[in-house]
Amino acid sequence: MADVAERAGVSTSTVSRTLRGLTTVSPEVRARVEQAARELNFAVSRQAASLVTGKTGTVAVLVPTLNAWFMGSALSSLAPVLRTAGMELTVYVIPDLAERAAFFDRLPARRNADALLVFSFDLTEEETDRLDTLGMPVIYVSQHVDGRPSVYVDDVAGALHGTRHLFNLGHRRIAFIKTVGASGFSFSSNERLVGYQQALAEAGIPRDDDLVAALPVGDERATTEALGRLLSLREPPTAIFAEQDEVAIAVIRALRRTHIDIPTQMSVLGFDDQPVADWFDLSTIAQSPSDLGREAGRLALQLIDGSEADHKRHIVLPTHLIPRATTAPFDRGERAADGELPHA
Amino acid sequence: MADVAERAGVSTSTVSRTLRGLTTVSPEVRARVEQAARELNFAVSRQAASLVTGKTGTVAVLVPTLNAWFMGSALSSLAPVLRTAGMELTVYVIPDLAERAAFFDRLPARRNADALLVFSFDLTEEETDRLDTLGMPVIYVSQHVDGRPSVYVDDVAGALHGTRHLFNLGHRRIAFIKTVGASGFSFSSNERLVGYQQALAEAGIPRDDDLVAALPVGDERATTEALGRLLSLREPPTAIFAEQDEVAIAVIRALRRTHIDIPTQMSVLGFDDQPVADWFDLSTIAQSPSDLGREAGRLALQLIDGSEADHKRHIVLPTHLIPRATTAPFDRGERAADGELPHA
DNA sequence: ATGAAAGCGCTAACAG
DNA sequence: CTGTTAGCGCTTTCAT
Repeated sequence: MADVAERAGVSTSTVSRTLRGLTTVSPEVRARVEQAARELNFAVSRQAASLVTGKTGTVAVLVPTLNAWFMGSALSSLAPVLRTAGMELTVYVIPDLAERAAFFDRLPARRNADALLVFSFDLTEEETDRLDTLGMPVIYVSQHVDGRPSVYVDDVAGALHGTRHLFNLGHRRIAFIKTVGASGFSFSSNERLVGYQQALAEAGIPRDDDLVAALPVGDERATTEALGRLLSLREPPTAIFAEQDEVAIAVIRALRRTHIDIPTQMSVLGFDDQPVADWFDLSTIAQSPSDLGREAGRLALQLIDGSEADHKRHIVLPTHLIPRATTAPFDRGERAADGELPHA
Repeated sequence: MADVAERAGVSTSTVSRTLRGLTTVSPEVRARVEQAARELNFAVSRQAASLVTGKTGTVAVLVPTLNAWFMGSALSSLAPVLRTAGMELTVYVIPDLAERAAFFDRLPARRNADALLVFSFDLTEEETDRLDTLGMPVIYVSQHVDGRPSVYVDDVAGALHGTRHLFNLGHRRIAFIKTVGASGFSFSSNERLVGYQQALAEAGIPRDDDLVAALPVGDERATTEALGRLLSLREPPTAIFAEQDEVAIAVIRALRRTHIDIPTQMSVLGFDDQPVADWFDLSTIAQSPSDLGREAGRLALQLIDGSEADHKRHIVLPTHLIPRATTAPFDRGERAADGELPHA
């Protein structure tokens, strides 16, 4: 900066003022300084600036992985929001429990960011308490945490609507497949189960835990076994609501292998509306991680600016049922041949 | 840090030395300092440290999007490499030309990172020259740039092997679908086309530009049209090599709609081996973005450490043919009925 | 509207 | 092994 000052024939203070866009610089001087800065390829060091301002000019995000549709979409829409505000984005990827412990032990984000966005982690009370000591706004994304700013999708309502859709199609035996993950993502899964149960309750269908299966995502074998359990029940389900599109697709593939036709013999409903849902013509509950990322970014910027009013704000985003080809009316007539009464 | 020093009854220098893990601290003092630091929830400010060391402790990556299998996988494996080395990761997302221009104009990474990884961008000479002025190692990932460190997949060989596979199955009319993107990704696409052409050349098949189509990714309509063009040729292809799995899947869906059977009437080959390739039982050329990310991270760390030897290193990663259900031998017998001679 | 000077929190010699 | 001292590059009073 000293170089620029010299070249422009002014003091470093003036250079600083110019480069920060303060209005207290005469147009003539401003031009000279900008010229000099350009010629010298000068860029202000955030490090040095933040040392005195106390602001780092960066927002940190804590994510379990980047290798997932949800995270990719959310961050892709978060990034431009931050960039527009002149903020940088630093990413902490916490794939397993060891890394997680290390992060919460050291809290490396401390003093190195102006705000932290925590994505999709199912945090313990202890962990949220620890984040409270960070000395910066912490926004919880894709989960709600009481008393802290959160941005999330209304998973309960989504699952409720999905289950209603199946009910409205005539299904009475509706299975739900939830996922269990080593690290994190389980929050939404639980909420969705709640929505499913609410829908059954309002329809007056008694709860049957045999119809609820839990699976690790991406475990083909476990999917097949869970499906086997459902298909060997005394009264097997006529519809399966999978709590994630990826699981729904695994189910579809397994059913196809057994030549159980979808949707005439089994309806399948997913949750997410990833691009692949369309490719498989999968009926699903759509959520928008892009909107989530965008809103989370905006909220973060607000909190950094210190609008204390929003310190406990919860932003809840909607879901939408996308009916495609894997859900269909349940035709009770089919079973009449087996001795059951139609419409029983 | 002064607080910690006072509480531990030592100087700030000693605190600094302790926290950086230097061995020149007596165990007794070290314990006291660590205790004090823990009690005060103290974390060193990277900002202040970097001001004097000249190292920022962060690696920057420049990516066109985060919303893509390739980027997600690459960054997910890059992140732990950096974290192990105590480095942070900052991400610049450049989705369009305006952002791109802004980035190269201002080069915000300057002085705010120790190295820059440039992913998948098809850069102009001017842009690479500009990056040379950054004053930090710049590693090109998923593309090679002469004279600069690069990490990429051998796209030419991958496409060569894929095309050979189709040739070996008896296909002689092999179409290639490349993608055109507004921003970036086209580099690999071009290389893959080269591999395809090499394979044809070595097989003695004359080049036929009618068999090469170009598409924007994700444009269903364009896919259908391109397919229509191929299917209405005087001698239509018997196999289609799509330069990305996503395009291959779009082709498969379009063919299914027309009831053209895969693979008996048309073989389809993809490139990438995304998870969805397995779901569609798509034969494809596998590449590993995870390996790419990992290697790129390692190289970055080496260059930061100043092993000048590697300043022009190129790391080329292999691809593998994954034969699945969408490629099959071309049965010329089928055409005999149309008057063609078998094995003609 | 501009400049001089005083730090921000830390590390890197240099002494001891 | 530890403390003292002098900045790193910037922003921010406070003068002018």
